Amino acid sequence: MARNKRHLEPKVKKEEIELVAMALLKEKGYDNTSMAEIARSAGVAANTIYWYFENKDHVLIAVLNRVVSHAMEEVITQREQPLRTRVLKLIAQVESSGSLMTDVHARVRHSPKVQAWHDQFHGMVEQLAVAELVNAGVGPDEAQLDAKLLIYVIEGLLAHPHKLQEREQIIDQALKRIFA
Amino acid sequence: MARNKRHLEPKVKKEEIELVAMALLKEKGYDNTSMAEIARSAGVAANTIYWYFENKDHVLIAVLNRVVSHAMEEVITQREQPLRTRVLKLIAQVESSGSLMTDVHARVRHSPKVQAWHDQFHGMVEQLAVAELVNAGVGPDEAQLDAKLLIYVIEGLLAHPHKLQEREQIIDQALKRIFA
DNA sequence: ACCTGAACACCGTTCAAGT
DNA sequence: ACCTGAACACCGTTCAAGT
Repeated sequence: MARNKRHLEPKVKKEEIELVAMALLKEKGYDNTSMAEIARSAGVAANTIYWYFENKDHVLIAVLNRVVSHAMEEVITQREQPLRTRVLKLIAQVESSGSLMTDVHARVRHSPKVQAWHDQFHGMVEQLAVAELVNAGVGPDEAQLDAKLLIYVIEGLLAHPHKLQEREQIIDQALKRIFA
Repeated sequence: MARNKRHLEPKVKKEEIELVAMALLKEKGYDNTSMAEIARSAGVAANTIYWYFENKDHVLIAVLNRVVSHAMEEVITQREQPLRTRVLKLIAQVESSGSLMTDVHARVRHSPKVQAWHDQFHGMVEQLAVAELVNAGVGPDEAQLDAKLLIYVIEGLLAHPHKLQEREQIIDQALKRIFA
């Protein structure tokens, strides 16, 4: 056999795989989503994915890029909101991508590519955070350190389940301490 | 065949498995250490581990308990040191256990037992941190929140590589902001 | 009670072959 | 260029059987 199921959409196939992978990875996480499952959901043979992606981690990275660029769009939308509101919105946003961020941290040790993606992503987020803090009145040299504090607190909130109210309290406390 | 390799030490076997597993998990992480490898290093058949442990996550938990109780002993030793010194020592200590803490976060979603272990551990650490902060002069209601901030910052430092100096700067900044 | 060999289901990945 | 069936090596876990 070896029959192309769809000679119709030649380049949409990759996108389709990414979209399906994104949904599955968000919902069930990296480890609980098999390549076979992604393939089945995309309507291709399991090994077909390997024509488009080097391996499973590269699928992850493609999904991460989608998630991040979508999150960035949302962030831009919120431009005139106060910092507190934006941070909380961002957390809610990232949280909707399930355990993806935890998965990234777990895969960093297995895959240099994921490692590279993570480092670059972290750099970008830090830059944004520094700009935010400077803009809000923190001294430029302190802003660097405070940005890390804020990011780690956000990561902590993402990694551990919290009630909405608790989450707000923690963010408020962090901002209070930074801006005291 | 099915011959006991060692009828000599009947109860030390479990401890031996735990020690071997601890070394391997610290060095190579959860995912990169197979049950077969642990068994081989312990000098038993692969499935023998399942007589002592329900599954791989239970091996993890046994190892975590060893690591934590050892860390606690160290912490007690440092009783009269200033908070800053103790926090830095603690980080260095936990860091020497490799990616174990990241592994815990990754396994939390797969195993309810690991989840339970994590929650209980987090509760204990929070209690300790609150006591530390109150003792250092933070108001009791604020201490609860500040403890979380501090823990998340420490977790962030553990999850991401940092130069020693950078690490100290970040901890100093965190303590500075909390005690301002 | 303690331990084993053999097997099972599953997984990520590869390869030679098809169109 | 794009896709597949079949196979490979590996993994955690189970089971019936041995002492």
